[in-house]
Amino acid sequence: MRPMARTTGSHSDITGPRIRAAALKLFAKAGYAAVSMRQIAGEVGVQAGALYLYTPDKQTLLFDLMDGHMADLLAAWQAEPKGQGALAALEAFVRFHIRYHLDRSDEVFIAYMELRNLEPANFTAVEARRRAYEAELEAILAEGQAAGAMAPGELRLTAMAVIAMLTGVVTWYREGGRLSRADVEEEYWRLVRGMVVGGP
Amino acid sequence: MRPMARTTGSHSDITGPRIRAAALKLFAKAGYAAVSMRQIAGEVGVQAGALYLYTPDKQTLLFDLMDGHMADLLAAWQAEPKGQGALAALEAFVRFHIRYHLDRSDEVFIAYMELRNLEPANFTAVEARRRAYEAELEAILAEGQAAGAMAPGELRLTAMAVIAMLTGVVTWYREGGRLSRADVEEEYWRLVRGMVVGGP
DNA sequence: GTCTATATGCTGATAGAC
DNA sequence: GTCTATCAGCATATAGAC
Repeated sequence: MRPMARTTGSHSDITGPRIRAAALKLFAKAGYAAVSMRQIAGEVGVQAGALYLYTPDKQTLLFDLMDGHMADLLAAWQAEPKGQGALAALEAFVRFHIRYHLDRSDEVFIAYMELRNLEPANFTAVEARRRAYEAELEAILAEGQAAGAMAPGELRLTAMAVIAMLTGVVTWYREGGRLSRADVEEEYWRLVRGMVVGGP
Repeated sequence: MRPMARTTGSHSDITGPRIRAAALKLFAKAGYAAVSMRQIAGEVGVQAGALYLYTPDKQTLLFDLMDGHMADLLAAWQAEPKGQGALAALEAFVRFHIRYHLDRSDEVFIAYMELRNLEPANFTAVEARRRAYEAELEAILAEGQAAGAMAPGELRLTAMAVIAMLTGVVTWYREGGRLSRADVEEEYWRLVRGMVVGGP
């Protein structure tokens, strides 16, 4: 059996995650460039020097948060039940995207806002995951078009439009407000269906 | 008559705008917090100290760019011909928004990304202009609903969805690519019409 | 594993020469 | 109007005590 948790001393198994959580929170609120390693350390309750036991530098801390988020997003979508047919898959995508993004608004915010603060190699890696996610939606639209269930028009433009529209929910939705999450999912799905099923 | 422009010496009438242009470019590329006053001065070709003849501080430089952009946007929309009826006004809004945003991608980028770097009073001012712009679209949707020409559902949600979707064009559109600006306007208008005219 | 102390350098902003 | 020189402070990251 493992020994009881010590009340003081070693915390290597929890300090790492706490540092990432603090960095996430602060980066989301003030932006990567505006947050100092001292602030992150202060949030965790350690000294600045101690951070470097868990991350080689500030840039890697940012990259780990962003890349981890995108990897989790892709994995979660791939694990999501899709139903039958392209229209059902599109509905699943819309509801999944909203739900996932509302649950992780800090991660989403960073993943969209801090791209320019990634070093080139890190940017490339994160961007590849983003393109993969966008390609998932594009494939659904292509399938729907081929099956005659949708008329989405220009595929990439439509995919980008849908994702931008859905992601925007994090900028205005407030918990406990006029609309419930279920309302929001429903409304957005109605809008997206109108966009891609539509007419002449 | 005014004297001929001097080739050296006083430049007070052009240095101010050049500083704002340099700040705009650098803020858009690297972010407000990551750009130093020395970099801005270097871009203009003056020393850092000289900047303070044209702006009291860095924060005011950011605020002037953001507030000026929002004011210009509102004024340009109010000067735009709207056609007759809510559907024509909606089409005008879509085409105007895309055109204006593609023409000023740096300003747009800053106006959306640097809100959190504004001091509270400045934030309030910029935010008020943004709400006014969003209210313009919301009013069109309300009018269309009242006239029975649209079924936009939840008004504020739909307005936010449309604006997020349209603004997203600056993140993927590249001049000289597969689609012309006219193509993009046309496609987005088709998507928006499907969203708000739609069915059951 | 965390601390204190420190290196090296850059920051926004100002003072005063020219 | 722009320059050089400078202030006071904070940045990231490291070294070494405990």
